[in-house]
Amino acid sequence: MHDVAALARVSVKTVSNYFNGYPYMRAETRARIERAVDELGYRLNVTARSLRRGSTGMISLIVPELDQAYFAELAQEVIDVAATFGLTVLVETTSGDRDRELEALSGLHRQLIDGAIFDPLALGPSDAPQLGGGLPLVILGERQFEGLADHVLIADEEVAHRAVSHLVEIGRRRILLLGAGSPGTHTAILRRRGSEAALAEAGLPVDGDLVVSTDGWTRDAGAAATARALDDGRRFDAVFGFNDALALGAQWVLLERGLAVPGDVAVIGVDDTRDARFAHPTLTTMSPGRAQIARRAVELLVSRIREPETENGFASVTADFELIVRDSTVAPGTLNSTP
Amino acid sequence: MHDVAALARVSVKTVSNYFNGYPYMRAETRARIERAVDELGYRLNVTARSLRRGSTGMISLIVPELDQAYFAELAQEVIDVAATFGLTVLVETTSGDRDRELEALSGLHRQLIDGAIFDPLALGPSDAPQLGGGLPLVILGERQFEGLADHVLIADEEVAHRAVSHLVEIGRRRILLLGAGSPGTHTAILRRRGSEAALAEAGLPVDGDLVVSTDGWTRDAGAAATARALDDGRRFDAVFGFNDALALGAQWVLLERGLAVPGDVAVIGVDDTRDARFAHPTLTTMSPGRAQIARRAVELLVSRIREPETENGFASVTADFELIVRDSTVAPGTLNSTP
DNA sequence: CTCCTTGGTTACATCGTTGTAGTGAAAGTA
DNA sequence: TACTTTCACTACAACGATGTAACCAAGGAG
Repeated sequence: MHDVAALARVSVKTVSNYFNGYPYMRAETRARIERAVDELGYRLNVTARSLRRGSTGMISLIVPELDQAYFAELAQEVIDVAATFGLTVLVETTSGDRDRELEALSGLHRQLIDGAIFDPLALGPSDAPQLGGGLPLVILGERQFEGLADHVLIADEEVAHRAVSHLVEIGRRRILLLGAGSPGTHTAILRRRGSEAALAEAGLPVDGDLVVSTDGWTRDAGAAATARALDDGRRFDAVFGFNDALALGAQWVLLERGLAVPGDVAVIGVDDTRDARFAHPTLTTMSPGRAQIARRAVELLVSRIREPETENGFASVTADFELIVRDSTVAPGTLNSTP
Repeated sequence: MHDVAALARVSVKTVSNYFNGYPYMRAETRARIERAVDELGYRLNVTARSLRRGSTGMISLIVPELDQAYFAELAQEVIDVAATFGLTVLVETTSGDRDRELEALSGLHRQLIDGAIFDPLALGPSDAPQLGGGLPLVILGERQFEGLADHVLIADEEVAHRAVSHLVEIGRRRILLLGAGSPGTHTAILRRRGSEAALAEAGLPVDGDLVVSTDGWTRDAGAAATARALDDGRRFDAVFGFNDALALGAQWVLLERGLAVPGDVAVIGVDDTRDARFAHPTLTTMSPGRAQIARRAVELLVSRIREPETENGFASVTADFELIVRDSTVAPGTLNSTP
């Protein structure tokens, strides 16, 4: 920067001003600096700027795992949106592990970032005190840390309600709630509550045998739990997978056992991942509006970073969702199967 | 750091030495510093260290897209391995776009990183001059920049050869090479060459009708191209998808059209993504040894960063691969279908 | 008994920016 | 005319670490 200043015959500070869009500058000065920058191929040193400013222009996105399609797709969206704000995204994965979630919030990378977008799996409201101490934070998924961070919410109860209602509308009575039992995850509790509300409204009983827990929310887990349910002789005419991975795992097992989807059993998921569109049959799912979630999360985080203490003015926005009907609940050319 | 030094009654430099494992220090001094650090809850400022040292401790992983399972899984591995070296990974996606690949190498993030692991899609040998000018670089996939960067290679020809040989061994004669035609990608050319070599060795003709190009290497593209091939009335008894996504797309279309897999058509892919294990039927695939690739890539990059100019001593390592036979080529309980 | 080495520590300058305070000049106000 | 305001720019000191050179002790070589 000194060299540029020398070549343009101005002070270093003026060059700095040039890069920071300082308005009061003669056009001629600006032009001289521009020429000098070009000639020397100079680039502003981000590290020095970070040191001086005390902020890095980086944010973390903290998610359980990238090899789950939902998170990979979310990460992509967040990276793109952040770029429009001049922010760089550091993707952290935790495997849903408590220690790794805490580490991501307060560990080594803590001082590398200006804020974080966090999709907690293991951490809950009781961990509030350990929440990154003053780190600007946007929580994804559920209102867990009321009054401590901004939230971008998925309307879990409503999403589940809509999914189950759809199954009821096409005439299903015995719905396997896949993922409902996994204790410790708040999302599971809310989606279960929404599901049961929908059943109740339809005048259907909640059968405890059909509330199934899984070991994680992966295809493997969905497949295994569904296989177990079938082996136990539980009978059902629909599966509500609490995410697409679970639903796809279930569908795989159903087909494997010679059951027809949706003929014998209808299947619905949540997330609208790319995989859902390419399953066989294609998977009906609840789309959570991923692009919207990413955009709102980054926007909230940016304004929190800019104004750290808008005293307790923590915001919550809820993303829109949408039912996307595909072949796993209503086969093409099939009459609506409502009696 | 000044505060720590004051509390421990030593100089700042001694505290710095403590953090950098400087060996000549009295145990008693070390203990005093340790106590002071604990008491003040002090953490070394990474930004200042980066400024002073001229290196950031971050590396880029530059891949086409995260929502392709192969890259998501690779990213996860690279992040984990890098962490064992104390390195932070910045994941960049390019959509296989030329400009974005160049931007990732020499753009804004250039000075944020000490090196990059790069899986090029659009860039080829002719772009060598624009290659990040002195940025330590490890290229993934193919030997494209001989003498300019280290490489971790996938034995594309051998992998393809083995895949096609497997299909031939189970008695297939007319094999659709899915992804072969996409011009511009070197991987495609090598895999095609390996495939054709295997056919030639088996005394089988190469039918141009069965060399099919796709619009990208996604499920969508695989499905579309396969559908087109069927519509054109081309006949084949096996599909070699140049990656798992293509193969799964193909398999989906085949089942959709009422063909049996592997009864009528066997399907094989490359990558051994998680999806391959959960396809219906499960997908036979060539495993490229992802963990090994990640480890070697990070190791090469680290040594390149430590010794920037081991004059032209650029290394190439080739990862091991393995054929993983699943139900899409040999149905369980089926006799080996070789005549 | 001096001269050199090795161990343990320190003072200081420096990495490349940007905030603060301040300097002239030109323009607007009383 | 004198006085404030706005404009365009500058000098200097930080931000928090680390490399360099140098220092003082203690022990070994000559």
